[in-house]
Amino acid sequence: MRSSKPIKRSDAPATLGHERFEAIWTAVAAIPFGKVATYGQIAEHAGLPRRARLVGQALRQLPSDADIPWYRVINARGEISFPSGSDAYRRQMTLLLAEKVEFKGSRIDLSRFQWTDAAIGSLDELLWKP
DNA sequence: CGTGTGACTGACC
DNA sequence: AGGTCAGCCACAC
Repeated sequence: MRSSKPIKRSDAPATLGHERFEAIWTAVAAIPFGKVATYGQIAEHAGLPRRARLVGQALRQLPSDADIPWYRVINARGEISFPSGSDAYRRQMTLLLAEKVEFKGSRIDLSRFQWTDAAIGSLDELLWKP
C-alpha cells in the first residue's frame, strides 16, 4: 500500500507532517538522557540501514517545538555535524553539556557516551559469555 | 533527465 | 591526520 490512499494534509497533525520519517523520529526519541547516537545508528535502528543521510533530512524537517531529543544525534566521528561556530552548533553542544555529555575538544568519546540498544547489549553479553 | 547538494559513512591513500 | 571516493537517497534546478 503505497499511495492508494492519499493523505489529507489538512487533517494531518500540524506538528509532525511527514509520516515517512516517523521511524527515524521514534528511534531518536529512544536515545536516553546523557547518551548520544550516530546518524547511521539511528538509521539502522529505524530499519533503514546505510541511510544516515536520510536521518539528517528527517532531523532537518523537524519542527523546532518537536518533543524529540534531536541534539543527541551526532556523526560517526563523535562530532556535531553543524559548522563549528554556528548557532546550531552551540545550541546542540549546550544541550549535550547540560546532560553531562563530555567533549574532548570538539569530540565526544563514543566508547563512553554512545547509546547501546537493548538488542546490542544482549548480543554483547552473548559474545562475552563463557 | 542530468547534476549538485547535504545535520552521513566506511574504505582507502 | 587529513583528503578523496564511492555508496547513499531525497530534493531543488
